Amino acid sequence: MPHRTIPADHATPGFKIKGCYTESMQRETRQRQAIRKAFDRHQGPLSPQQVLQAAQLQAPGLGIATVYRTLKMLQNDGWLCLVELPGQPARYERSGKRHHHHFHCRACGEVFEIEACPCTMASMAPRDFQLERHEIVLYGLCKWCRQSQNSPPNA
Amino acid sequence: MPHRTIPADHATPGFKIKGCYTESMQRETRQRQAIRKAFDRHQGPLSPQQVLQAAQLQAPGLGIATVYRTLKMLQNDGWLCLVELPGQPARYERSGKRHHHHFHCRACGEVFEIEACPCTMASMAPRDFQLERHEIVLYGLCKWCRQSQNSPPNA
DNA sequence: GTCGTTGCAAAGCGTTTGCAGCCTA
DNA sequence: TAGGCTGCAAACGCTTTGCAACGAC
Repeated sequence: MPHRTIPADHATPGFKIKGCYTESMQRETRQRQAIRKAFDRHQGPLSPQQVLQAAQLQAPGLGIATVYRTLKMLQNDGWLCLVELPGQPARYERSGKRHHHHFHCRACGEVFEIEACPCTMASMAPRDFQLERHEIVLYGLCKWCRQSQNSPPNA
Repeated sequence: MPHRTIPADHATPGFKIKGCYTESMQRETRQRQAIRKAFDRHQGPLSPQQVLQAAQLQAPGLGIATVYRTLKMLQNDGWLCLVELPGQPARYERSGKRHHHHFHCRACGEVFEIEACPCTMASMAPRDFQLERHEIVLYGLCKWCRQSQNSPPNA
């Protein structure tokens, strides 16, 4: 593995300089700018396909392979977190958020963050099992789809 | 769609006669017997691959396509329930169980059922969102892997 | 004997990888 | 200009589907 000189200000993962690069990304490209901007503009987690669509507006010709590669790099660098929901493709969200869960709207498919958490999970684990973490996913209708079953919030 | 005459005793999904067939399955084969038996012998949810391995012991030559087809049929007939965990392949478990959640052991990969549930989810949903159901997944070590990090419970 | 069921192989689909050419630094 | 980055296409792993042969009834 080649040694890489990383500018001092870039040595800490999770930072951002001039909207620029992270630990393992050495060049700034319009594709990467577009992908990062997609997350800056969106609150909840995004799937690779959603990222592709959003980023293609700013970087026409962007390929899905680049999206997957960039998402994985941003995750390794700690800029993104992997969000996996049952039966769904992997999504990613900005890291650094505090402990939270997700609400999945069955109408528009959008995933929302939920701050609340009944952190009393410890008693749920079977006897002698060692509980390390937990995931909670709520399902139903978001308030926009509840009003009109057709129009998603901001898609 | 062709009309099918279903014996009176078979008209209700979820039943079982002589270890036999369900609504949309019209013939009893050793492959299907083997697949059903795999679930009778196992408590928690099983993945298609796990079902294949277990059922092949009783039905050598069994193909994965048959497993997928049969699982889907048993699900449609209400004999099995789909269990989806984040980032995991779909699993199936016997239906008719009461509300429960799952514990996923990170060492052996086994999934266990959990009866407990802090059914206070309603307050977690954001304002104006309509909550319909929830999923909770616990992660950690099962008691067998906790004792010896190597040997899974009964694999 | 009929036709529901099976196993094989091919097709789908989302994700990853190899590679030649492009473009940032 | 060097070599990191990109898009394309092929490869991949899991799941589904088409089809001829098999076998339950």
